[in-house]
Amino acid sequence: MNLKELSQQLNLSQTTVSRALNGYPEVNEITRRRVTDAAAKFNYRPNRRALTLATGKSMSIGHIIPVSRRNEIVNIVFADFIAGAGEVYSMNGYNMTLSVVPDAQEFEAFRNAAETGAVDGIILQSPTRDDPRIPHLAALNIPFLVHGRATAIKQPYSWLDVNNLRAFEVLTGHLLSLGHRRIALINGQERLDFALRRRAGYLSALKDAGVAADPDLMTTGEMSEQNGFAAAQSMLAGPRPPTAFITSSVVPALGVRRAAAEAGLRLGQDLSLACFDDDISFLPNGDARPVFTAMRSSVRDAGRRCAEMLIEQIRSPGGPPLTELWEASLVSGSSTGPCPAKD
Amino acid sequence: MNLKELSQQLNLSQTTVSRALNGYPEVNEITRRRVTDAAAKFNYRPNRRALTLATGKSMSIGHIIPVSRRNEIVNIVFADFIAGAGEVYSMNGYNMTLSVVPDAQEFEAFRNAAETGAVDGIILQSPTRDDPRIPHLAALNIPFLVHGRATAIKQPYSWLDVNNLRAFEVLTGHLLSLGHRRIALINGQERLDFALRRRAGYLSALKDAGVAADPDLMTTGEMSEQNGFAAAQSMLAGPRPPTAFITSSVVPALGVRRAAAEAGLRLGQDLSLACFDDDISFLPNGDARPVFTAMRSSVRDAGRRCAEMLIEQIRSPGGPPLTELWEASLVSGSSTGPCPAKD
DNA sequence: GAATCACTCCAAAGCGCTTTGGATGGCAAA
DNA sequence: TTTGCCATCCAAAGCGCTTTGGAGTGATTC
Repeated sequence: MNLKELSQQLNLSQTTVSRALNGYPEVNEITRRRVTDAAAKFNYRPNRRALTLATGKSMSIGHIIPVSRRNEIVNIVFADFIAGAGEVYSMNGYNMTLSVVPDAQEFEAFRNAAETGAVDGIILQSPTRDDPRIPHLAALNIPFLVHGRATAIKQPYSWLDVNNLRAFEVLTGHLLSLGHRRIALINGQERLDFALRRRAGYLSALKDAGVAADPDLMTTGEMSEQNGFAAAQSMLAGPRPPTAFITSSVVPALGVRRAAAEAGLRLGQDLSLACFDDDISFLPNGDARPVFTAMRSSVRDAGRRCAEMLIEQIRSPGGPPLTELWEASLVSGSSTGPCPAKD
Repeated sequence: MNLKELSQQLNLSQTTVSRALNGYPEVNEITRRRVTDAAAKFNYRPNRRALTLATGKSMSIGHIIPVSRRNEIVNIVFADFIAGAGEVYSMNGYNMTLSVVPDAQEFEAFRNAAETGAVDGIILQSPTRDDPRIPHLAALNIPFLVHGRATAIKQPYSWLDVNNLRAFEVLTGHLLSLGHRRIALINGQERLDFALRRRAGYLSALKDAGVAADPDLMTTGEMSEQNGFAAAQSMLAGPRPPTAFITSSVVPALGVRRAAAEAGLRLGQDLSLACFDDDISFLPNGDARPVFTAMRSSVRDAGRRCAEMLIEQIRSPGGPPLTELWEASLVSGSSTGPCPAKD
């Protein structure tokens, strides 16, 4: 049943029916009642394709996830971020349009999404330091919001980010205050901006404490369990093993825990382990009694807020860029403890 | 730049330009060349909203993920499934429309997606035993495909599933052949069909071996690390602890591993652990040297195939339901070993 | 020379909605 | 009685594309 048929049933014009349904004032309340009743009875729903054509708005937000041959790993936080953002979209009448494209075609995907009018706004994730996608999106003249930041990009744009530098400063400082001096960093891929900021925070804390950074204790790569395991195992087998580890996520922390177990080291006693905790739903770190000492910031909440901010921008275009910096909070678990006495 | 403007630039009708661009034969090759060149030059892309209205197809597939207050956990396999399916969609010109809705509104969301013409097909995940969403979708008269099956639903529908019963029969049989008799099952939520089939497979293997099932060794719940840990910890502390565990995913297996470590048990020696492995990208179990003995089946491949099957159905409507049953394969890791001698 | 045909192209009618710019009628104000 | 003004409704023009049903032009056939 479409608008035309419905209006014929009611002996009214399409105009009046449309207005009645959309709450315009210039329609008699009795008529409106008749219309809404009939709409319910005939189970009428406006055709979305026609609606978006007529209004010029697609009422959907684009998320583009690049997939490459070498980088087959789906971002760990992806699912929870999507769940958070999607929730807000639904509440506001928006859909989420997700495109999975080979990373070589990512630019083209952005162009397409923007210029075919398929989406009203775009969320960009995991920016690199000087992410070329940001100026590209800006040039496309479509509202967009970056989850994270790109340090080297000076032009203003909207973003929401966690204070990663500060978070890793705090975490490193925490371990330093427990007496640790050989603290390893198992970082995410350092082509990504957040990983760079995290390293900067780590280095800054070491420097403040007068501890020289050891390149052998710093590694970077995908945030997988196996990477965490491999990195920890090789460092622990080295000549001067670390007494503490910091990882970029709970997932590689699990790998470090495995390496510790295999080496016969007890966490929180023989070895300390701390991480960043995105509060991923299926890997909860525990509230009352956290497993890992961590800097926590919910990526799901971030998804929600990103969606809100982007919708705000779409609704009132021409406004200034919106930015928000979140502080992560330290949760202390049983995986850290004082540095054991010299062997 | 839209079609009208482009055709004016070329001194051609919209018809001819449209046909030239869409590869229809009734246009001179020289003209076609002129058109495609101009389209490239002016960077013309057909407006997607107009295109979908005119063709009557939305060129997008709906995925609906229900979110409830009590069930806050995003499905572990969600991200990889989406990545697989999305890849195939892009290759075929489809978009993925993702709606995150409170589970109470899920039916309404399906109705809406179908009756507003927002999507051309729908993917349904995690069906329960007699999932009411299946007849509901069938009644909506829109192509849909179920990832998984609903045992109690007899009407034909399209699905792709892993042979979960067989997989858990094999896995349980494997542990039995290693001499284990007290084998614990840490299952997923048994309102979901796949979990029921898995338990059936587990029970069937025990029965074949003449081993009585012990209710104290069977648990069910969310597939989180903490659930795995808690279940294993409590069973290990019981009067007659299991010598082997089977979990529904790698994630709870990580929890069991933690419980084992805390109890001072070495995996593969003091305790055996096997699981189902969805081959999740950030939790790789290892190819050459798997960590966990497991029944493996890639959920990403499943996503790809589900997308292909659904697109096939959309393209040739009226065909018979498509079904596909996959067998998981046993990979043997270092987490299992012969049952230790009686204590 | 007329008829046929293949090849190119086009005007116009949708697709199903929103929105513009009136039209109509009744009633209060002048 | 006339004017003006609400309150209510409607016809028709978009939105930007695809597709239908020709129409025109040469070349070919008889």
